[in-house]
Formats: sequence, structure tokens, C-alpha cells
Amino acid sequence: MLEVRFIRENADRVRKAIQDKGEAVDFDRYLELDGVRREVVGERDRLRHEHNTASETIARLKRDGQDAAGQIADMKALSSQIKELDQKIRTIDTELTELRAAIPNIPHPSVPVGDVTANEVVRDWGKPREFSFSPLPHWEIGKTLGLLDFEAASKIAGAHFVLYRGLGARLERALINFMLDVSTKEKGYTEVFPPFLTNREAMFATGQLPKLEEDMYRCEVDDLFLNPTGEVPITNLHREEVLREDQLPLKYAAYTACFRREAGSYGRDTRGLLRIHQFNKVELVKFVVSESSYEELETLLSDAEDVLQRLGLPYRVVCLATRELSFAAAKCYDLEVWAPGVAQWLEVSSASNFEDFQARRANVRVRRSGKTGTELVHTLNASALATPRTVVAIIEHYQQEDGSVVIPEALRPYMDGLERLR
RNA sequence: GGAGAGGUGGCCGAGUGGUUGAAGGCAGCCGCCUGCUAAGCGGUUGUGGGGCUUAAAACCUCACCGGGGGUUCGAAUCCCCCCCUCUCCGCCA
Repeated sequence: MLEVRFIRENADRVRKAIQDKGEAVDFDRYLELDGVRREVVGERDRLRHEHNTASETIARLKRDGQDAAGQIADMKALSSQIKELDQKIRTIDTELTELRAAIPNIPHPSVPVGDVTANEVVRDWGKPREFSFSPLPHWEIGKTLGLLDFEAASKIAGAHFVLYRGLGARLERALINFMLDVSTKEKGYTEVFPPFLTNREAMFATGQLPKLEEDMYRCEVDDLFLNPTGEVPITNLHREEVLREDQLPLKYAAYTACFRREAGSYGRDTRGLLRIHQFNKVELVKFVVSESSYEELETLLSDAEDVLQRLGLPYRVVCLATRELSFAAAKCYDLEVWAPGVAQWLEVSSASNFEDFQARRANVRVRRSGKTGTELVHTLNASALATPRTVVAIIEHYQQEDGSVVIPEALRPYMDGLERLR
């Protein structure tokens, strides 16, 4: 969410951001209402001032044991006038708040303007492997080796779910543990294990609501949402808090199961693990002081890259263009790993800087040492990878002609030293 | 789910209808003092909106005592609904 005054004073920038991101907000209506509101509030506050002054007089009269019946009668009229204006303001606020909540964050100047074709490949690492045979897609390998069981999953839950079986399940668990260990033992992230259900306030704070309500699973009786990404519970960990400067940067890592309805994406990535309703992630979140957030974005990105490098998976880093940026993000890098079986670059992580957009919604502030007052923190997050697509890449990249799959060395300690799935 | 207690500023904690934005303490900041440190003394320090200002500060003003409604000329204080925390009971992994 952007600051009301900022929007008013930078209407052009905001309008451009809305256009560049392709968001649908009636911005003219917003500006109009904002003006109306200011007028009405001004009038209301004038009346209230008058009212407050009179109240003091009444209080004084009463205290002195004098009669104040006349003043009280006058106040009745004023009081009801104020209530009318209050009601008017309430109506305006409802619409205004809704409009403001739909205004996206402003892209950083370094972000290319445009749609997916404007995405910039910043760098790549490793080379897609050359095969002397025709590489198979992961669902075939997974079935042959008994790692992935989509039939069972659909029996249990439905289409677009997976059941990992045997060493497949073990590989999944190994990946999670590996990523958590790297993040917590080597990179200084604090591990947390948050609830997988979150409430509306939390979803609003990180920007999933109101826009993405249809994309999430919702438990209607309790009005709770199944976690769509670890970013939500972790970022909300400090909601409504004032942090001390010396606590920053705060770095968290968490394993979470993630749930997405993927409404509207039927027909895309329909096979295998590419797009499923429930998946696992280890998420990294940082709370930082504003002036350091772009440096922190780079180190966050390299923390995520490091995981891929250790797994030996060729990838590229893509700076997303404005249209591809999420609602709350100011800048975002996608990490795409090459999956030879499906011959696609797969997004396994994205590192984003939200600047103070989420912090304003979540009201997470910092008190600077030696200064009065508080300011908003900046929040960032990245995945230390989403497992399904990482599993896809591992299985497809490390497949052998004999049908077996070599386990990346980094994962072997987590698989009892096993070197190969066969 | 039932019964009870409670939610006040960065923190602790007073306050049951009228100068209470809120006593007191802690922490912070600015001075003073003490040969250092600790202590002591005085002052000061909330957030958000609007106005004024080229801008900021200052200043004026409105709101904010878990959230939302209501009663009243006037609510942190009274009433209603909701959320959260704690204790006991019940139920259950």
C-alpha cells in the first residue's frame, strides 16, 4: 500500500505504475474521492473543534454548580450535524480504502517496462546438459522408478496433486532439510515453522488480498486461508511491531507447505509436477532498513542461487518486467532452472523487494537509535527453492540412459549416502 | 464449548462519565553535576489525518487507550457484537 499523501503528490508516477503493471484501478475516481474526503473531513473537524470548545464550557459550568441546560441543547444540534458528516465520511472511506488497496507498488527505475517479452536475462550459470539420448520428462521417470504417484494423489485429493512415494518422498524431504540447513547454519537465517493457515489481516498485509482471493483455498467457517507462500506467515511475524534498529536485518527461513487453487491456469502445465495445488517450499524473508534493501535483494538472490549451484542445476536469473511484477513488488528476479525433459526453463524461486509496501500494510516499523519517531522497514523475500520444480529439474537433468537418476552430491548426506535412484 | 480475569504509549503500569494524550516508573534524547563508572538533578520524547508553509520546522486543529457499533451535550471509563491472552472445567490429537 502506498501512502495517501505520496499518491496525491505523485499522481503521475502512480498512474504510470498502474499502467505499467497492468492493474485495473479507477485511479481518477480515487483522486476525485480523495479530494472530496479532504473537504468533508475538514468541515467535520471544524465542527468538532467548536463542539469540543463548548464541551469544556459545559464542564466548567457543571463543576461550578451552574446551569448548562441552554448550552447542552445547542450542542445537540451540532452533535447530530457531526454525526451526519461522519456517516458521509464513512461511506467515502469504504470506497476509497478499496481503491487504495488496489493500487500496486511502484516498480523500481531499474525494472524494464513491458510484458514478458521485456524480461531481462541478467546472467546464467551452468550449461544445459547435452544428451546422447532423448531425455524423458519427469513424470515418466517418476513413474518408472516409483517416485511419483499421480493416480494415487488424484484418488485422495483430485487432479493436480502428487503423492511422493518411497525414495521420491525421501528426495523431497532431503531437499527441504538441505535447504533449511544451508540457510540456517551457513547464511544466518533463523528457522521458524509457522502456521499454514492465515487470517485476512495477514493476507492483506502481504498483498495477497484483496486481489488474489480466488487463487487461494479458504476455510469458510473460520475465514482462514491456506498458506499460498511462506512469505505470508513469515512477513506477518512482526506485524504491528516497532523493531529496534540493532535488530535489523532480521532474516528468517521457513519450510511451509503451499496451497494454490491455480484458478484460471487450467490447460497450462497440466502434466506432472509443473503446476500442482500443494507443494513445498523453503522461504527466506528479510526485514531491513530502507537504505539497504537493494543490497539485501542481491544477497538474497545469491543465497537462492547458491542452493541451485550446490545442486549443480543450470539456471538463469531473470529480471521481471513491470507487467510480470507482482502487485506488491518493486523489483523481482526469477530464478529459472533448465529442465531438459520438458525442455523448459522453470521458475523455482523469485527474489523480491517490496520496499515499504508490505510494511505499511503490516505496520512494521523501526526505531532508529538516536532519533525520535519511527519509520517503516523494507521487506524482501525469496524461496530457497520450491521443491516440485526442483525435483523436476533434478530428475530430468540427472537422468541416465539406463533409466536411473544420479543424486546430486549435496543431497546424498540426506539420503543415507545413496548415489542413485534406480 | 462452558465459567472467570484481562487487553492502556517503545516497555511496565495507574485511571469507572467532563482541562486525561492519558499519573507514576523504565527506556530514549538534551543539558547540569560528580576527578572515571554507577548514581543524582532539570528538561524533553507517541502515532496518524487536515490546515498553514515554496518545503521543512514551529504553530493551529481533528482522531487514536484490542477491533467495530451504540448511549450521552460529553466515553479509556456505560451498553452491544467480535478478536486475542491467561486460569479453571469439558472435549479431543
